[in-house]
Amino acid sequence: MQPDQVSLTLSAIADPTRRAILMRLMDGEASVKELAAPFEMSIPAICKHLKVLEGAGLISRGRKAQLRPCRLEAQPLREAYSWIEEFSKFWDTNLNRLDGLLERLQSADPAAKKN
Amino acid sequence: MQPDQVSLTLSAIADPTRRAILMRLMDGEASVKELAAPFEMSIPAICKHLKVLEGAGLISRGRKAQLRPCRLEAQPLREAYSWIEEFSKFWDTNLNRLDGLLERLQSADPAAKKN
DNA sequence: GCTGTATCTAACCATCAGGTTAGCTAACCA
DNA sequence: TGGTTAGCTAACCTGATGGTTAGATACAGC
Repeated sequence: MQPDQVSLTLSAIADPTRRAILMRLMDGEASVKELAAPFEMSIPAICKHLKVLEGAGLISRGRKAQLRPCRLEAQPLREAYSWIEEFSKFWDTNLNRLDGLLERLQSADPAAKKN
Repeated sequence: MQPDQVSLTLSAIADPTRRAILMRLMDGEASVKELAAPFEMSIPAICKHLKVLEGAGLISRGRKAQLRPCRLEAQPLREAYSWIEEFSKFWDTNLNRLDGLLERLQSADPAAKKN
């Protein structure tokens, strides 16, 4: 089975090279060569990363002479973002710990009160 | 080189099985057997997923008789969340397109005005 | 101590991911 | 027309990932 969009997006941005590329594209579109410059990596390797990003819909490609500039398409990130957002109530506080404790105390039989 | 925390978190949640497990753990802690129940997958396979989640710090394990219950630890998600947040200015609007256009028009030499 | 239940580890297998080099194509320029 | 530059594909290699089955371990209860 082919992966859903959220999985596609998340595994695309799970790679630090690809995250760096996306960050770079926030400053505006760039050619493959420009994107490859900061990395000690062959151009074909970068091409593969770009293909993954394009497959996830995170970039789109143009065509300008012999350049094929990349442009950021942040839209798919939105869905991934809101998936993570579900958990935001769990990280600021340790309410989950507290809830769990309360739950255990409530469901505990009297013998458990020793602890 | 070992991957950074953000990469670790993102690749952990890039898998739909592991995302489902985390969702389940929002309702409270659960045993391995309970977590495995919804999936058509062997217990060892689930154990491996749990190990990945634990490695990313997304769950912690307890010990209660022969059970080893899992508990959600959402904290690492926070960092991943704020990484994505950087891009939020790009997805609601198409300002980035507009910016790119303006930029190109401004830096264009007079000959380019034909287009 | 024996039995059943929950969990983990080991070994194995297939597929995927991320990199390489070599070689091709397409566009610009002289 | 030929050279240079940008980018891509193909073939290959290695290590990680995601699954399996079989067997080990730990604990509860009789």
